[in-house]
Amino acid sequence: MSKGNFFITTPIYYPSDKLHIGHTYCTVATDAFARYKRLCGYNVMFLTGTDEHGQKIEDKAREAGVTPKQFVDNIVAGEGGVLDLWKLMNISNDRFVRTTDDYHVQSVQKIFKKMYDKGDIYKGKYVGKYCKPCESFWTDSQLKDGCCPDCGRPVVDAEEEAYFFKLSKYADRIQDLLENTDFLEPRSRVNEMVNNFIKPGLEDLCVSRTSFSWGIPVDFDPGHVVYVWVDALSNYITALGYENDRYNDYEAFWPGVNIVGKEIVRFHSIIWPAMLMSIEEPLPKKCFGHGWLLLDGGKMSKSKGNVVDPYILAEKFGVDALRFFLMRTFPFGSDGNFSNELLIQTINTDLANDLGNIVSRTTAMVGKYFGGTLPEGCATCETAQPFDTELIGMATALRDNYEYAMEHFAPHKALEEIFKVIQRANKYIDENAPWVLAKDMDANGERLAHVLYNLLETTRICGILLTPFMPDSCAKLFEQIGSCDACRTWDSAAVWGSRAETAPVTKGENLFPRVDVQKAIEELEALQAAKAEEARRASLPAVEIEPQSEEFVDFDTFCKSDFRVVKVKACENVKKSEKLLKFTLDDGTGTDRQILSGIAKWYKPEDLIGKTLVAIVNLPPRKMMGQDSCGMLISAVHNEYGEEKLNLLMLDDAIPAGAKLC
RNA sequence: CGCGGGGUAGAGCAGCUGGUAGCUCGUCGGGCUCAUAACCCGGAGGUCGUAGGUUCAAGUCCUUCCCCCGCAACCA
Repeated sequence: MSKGNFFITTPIYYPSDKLHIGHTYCTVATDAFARYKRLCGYNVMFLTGTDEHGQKIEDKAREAGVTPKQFVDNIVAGEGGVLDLWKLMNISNDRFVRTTDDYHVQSVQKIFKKMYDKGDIYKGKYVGKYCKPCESFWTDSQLKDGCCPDCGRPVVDAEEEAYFFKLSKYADRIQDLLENTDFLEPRSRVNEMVNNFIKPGLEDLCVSRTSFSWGIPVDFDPGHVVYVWVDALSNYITALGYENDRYNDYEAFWPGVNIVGKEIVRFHSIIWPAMLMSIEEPLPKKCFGHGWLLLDGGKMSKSKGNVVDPYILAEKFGVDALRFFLMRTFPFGSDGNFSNELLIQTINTDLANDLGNIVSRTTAMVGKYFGGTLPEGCATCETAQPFDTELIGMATALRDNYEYAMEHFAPHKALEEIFKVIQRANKYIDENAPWVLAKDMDANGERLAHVLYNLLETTRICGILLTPFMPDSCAKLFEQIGSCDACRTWDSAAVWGSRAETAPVTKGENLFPRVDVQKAIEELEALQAAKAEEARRASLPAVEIEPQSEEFVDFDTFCKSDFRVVKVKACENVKKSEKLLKFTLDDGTGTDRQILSGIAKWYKPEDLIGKTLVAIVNLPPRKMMGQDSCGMLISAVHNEYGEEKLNLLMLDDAIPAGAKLC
């Protein structure tokens, strides 16, 4: 029954921040491949996970005032975290590995020891630049103007004891692997790797550190923790049970396929194979480096503040529409320009106008002309038309074309093939004009039934092949067109006429509603702006106060300031001024005092009448907007999330006007 | 000469091994009414960044130059 085992992975993501559309892109793609393989009849193991160690997470946790484990637990398993996102996106991973899992830690220690025992790991000195205040090591290329990229302070030369992996030992074998096999795809990445890293000579790789502690301890040398790559890359085999008792799938599933982003191709096509060579295990079947989603032609990043939030898009347009868009629009091996307009356009053109509409037209006609059930014998027709054979030919050949594209990691091409058929089907309706046939059912009923049957078959086949991309929507589609379980299979996708002639058809809800472009864009932008603002505020301190003065003021000078309690008799806005309020105050002298104060942003005049405030009364009078201001009202000021806040000092109303403060 | 990617109709993109330049949106005109104002047909619009070369034939191979973008030890 099963065609065999198939293992596919995403990278394990670094949970120092919430995941964004780029991570989603990679995971959705891998999910589509996994579902496709399952559809074909493979026993699939689909692995994803998180890479949770390292200095950055240690630092972030300290900033947040929690332990590193608490920090990653929140981002991975917390609300709106990694697990939630994959659940939302309908990701069908069979396993989720966290590098903080016990079994992974154990296995990594054994792998490290294995490499060490073999003589591939040796102790040496890690030389770099050190920033004392940050307690961080940096490489020359990481420095900004020769200073620490974090705090901007000068760095010093420093060295640290570390273990190194003899990458150079495997350089020849790696070069051969890259150049003479199809291990690494797309092919264009091969040159990049060979020219950039192998030809100049592979440097040995630092694989342990002592300058931070959030990592897997080197068990035979306390003080050292395993530094990223041995830790992270090993996940692909530890999660199968390599060197641990938690799982027992290594024999059955390794080697597999690693889907990765282009920026980490280097690690997956050089370091990872070298590690496997060192521990003498089989190399991965394939490393595919996909492109990036760009924003306005540039890369998206937290620092640019242009990160696209997958939650917003999925909630607004539907998970399947988003999944589909990501796979259909961008050639998988190259970069693509993401935009909201493009997303909506794709949904409208492909899903609403083409696919959704053809299902809608077909099911409506079956209902209208045949009460929802086509007659027996409708699958065959004695008077076959040229367009019949063309449509049937395309639909029947579709599965093989699709398979070819999928096997070459070109989901965008697979989807293109499907939509060619769907477009042909829309044309087929026009060619046959079923509404004309329906005018004389006695003469044309048989022909009409056949036309509709052909349409149902076409959509059935397309539905099967779309399932890996849009699982939920395709299930609904099958319900509407009366496609039983047996005719949703991979095998049936290549057999025209699999559908039972009299299976019931129901016109259901619109599968993919059209999106109002203008409206949606406006709403999206508002939502994204709100989220960005929220994020900006969250990154600022809740309360910020001005530092205290370090200068002393002598007592006599202080005593010269005459602070008095005043009562607000009248208060109004100053014409043409946005900031000023004009106060008429009772200062206890019997003569009204007028003060202007720039606090209109915080107070409405009518709210202040009758209040008991504090003013300094012996400041020299000053003209503001042409009016005299005699003194100054006293307020307390501070910053809240970067925004200036002001509160007038208000006293107990029992205190009489004119009372002196001292 | 650090490495890599890219410069193709108004916009956004396809075009592996060379042989009449395609797709989506937009635009103009026509058709249809089963359908989610959708669907179908047709038109206009490109000297395929530049300058050379190879070839019977180049967007597609080679070379020059110009412009944009990414990468350079942990951002998919």
